[in-house]
Amino acid sequence: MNTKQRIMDEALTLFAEKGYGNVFVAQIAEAVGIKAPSLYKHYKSKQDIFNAILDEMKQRYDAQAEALNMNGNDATADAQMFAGISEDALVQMGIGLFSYFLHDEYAGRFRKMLTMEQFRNPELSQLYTQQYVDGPLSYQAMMFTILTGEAILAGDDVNVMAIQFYAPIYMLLTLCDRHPEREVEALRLLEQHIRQFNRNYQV
Amino acid sequence: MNTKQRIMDEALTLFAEKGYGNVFVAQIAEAVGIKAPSLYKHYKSKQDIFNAILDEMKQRYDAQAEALNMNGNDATADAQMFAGISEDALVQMGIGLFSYFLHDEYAGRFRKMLTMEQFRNPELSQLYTQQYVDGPLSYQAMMFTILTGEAILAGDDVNVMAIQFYAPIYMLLTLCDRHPEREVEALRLLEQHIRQFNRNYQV
DNA sequence: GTCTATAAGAAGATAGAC
DNA sequence: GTCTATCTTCTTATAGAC
Repeated sequence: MNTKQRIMDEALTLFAEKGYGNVFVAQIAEAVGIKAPSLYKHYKSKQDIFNAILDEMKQRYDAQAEALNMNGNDATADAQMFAGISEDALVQMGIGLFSYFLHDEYAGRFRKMLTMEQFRNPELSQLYTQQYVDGPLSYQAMMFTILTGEAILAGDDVNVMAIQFYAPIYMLLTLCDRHPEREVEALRLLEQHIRQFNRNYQV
Repeated sequence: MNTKQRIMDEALTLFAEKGYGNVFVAQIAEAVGIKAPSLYKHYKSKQDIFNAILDEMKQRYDAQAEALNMNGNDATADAQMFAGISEDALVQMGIGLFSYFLHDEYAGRFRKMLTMEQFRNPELSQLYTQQYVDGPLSYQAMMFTILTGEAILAGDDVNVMAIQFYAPIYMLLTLCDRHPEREVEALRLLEQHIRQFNRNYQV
């Protein structure tokens, strides 16, 4: 495997565990199996490694956003996807979102890193908010626009529906980032939440 | 003012801005108006300052938890407090919780610091979860136990009600920690959420 | 309790051989 | 591309005068 890629990968793992400032280039090098000075043949500084991780994550996010129409540009394009959705399908979609966020190897490490670094500069704040708040909310709002439009659910304000649907997912996700052992409990509560949500907005 | 106290205060401000590892004792000293070595007459190490902040915050939390019966021990003690609650009062309580969390000087700085340090060790994870997830959830569950018991609201599962009520507050709070300029928007959405929540659980 | 001077060590980064 | 050796700077902490 490409050494440049492996450096990024091991660095992300370490940054996610300890935070950027508490990781030393020697540790990254050791994880890769080389000595610290060798890193500088691939990246010009420690910050450069961090930036590379950021760039890759932005690329992945954009690719995913495009695939899911999370930009809201082409909101009704996949109306069919939600058109005939049942309570069970809604549960599956919420749990799927949660599980993807929680278990995707790269995404999970990146989220923890960003959680720790989010206050360091405005770009990181923006990125966090886009990926874990505004992005999901606008996607959910789009979904509820379709579901209420098709009279599958009944609600006046799709933005309120979106936050009521998504905020518990978000909170349980960040809970499990701290306490992976509470995943079962979180999943149970999440399912109950979504079933209740569905009842709350029944037509 | 007590120098020992001022060191703790300035250190918390800096830790909340940059994270523990990115703050140097010389910066803390400068903020206090003394030289770095003088700090060591008050605290034996940088970590010792951090621990003192933690201890103070735990004390404050315990005092507040006792005042609000957030332990769930004496759940029905202040039933009267919620007994005749109206929609507007529920809005006030949600917004009050949000605003208190957001604007309390000490609490706000402490939350940001804990957000950055939460993965560093299990004690900090526990503390974060207790203060911002389990504590508020158990308090809200107690409240909804009373409100459903008195038939002011209708719901089968107080834990689901608690997470549906509180998770949006939590998410908007962490959003405003990153983007204080979005407070107005957050407050508007929060109010709409609570009014909708009230309708969802109307008797 | 605060200062100056300084020890002791850690950490990022470079030089140059292989 | 990787290594050893090393530079430079930063950072925590101590010593000891005032």
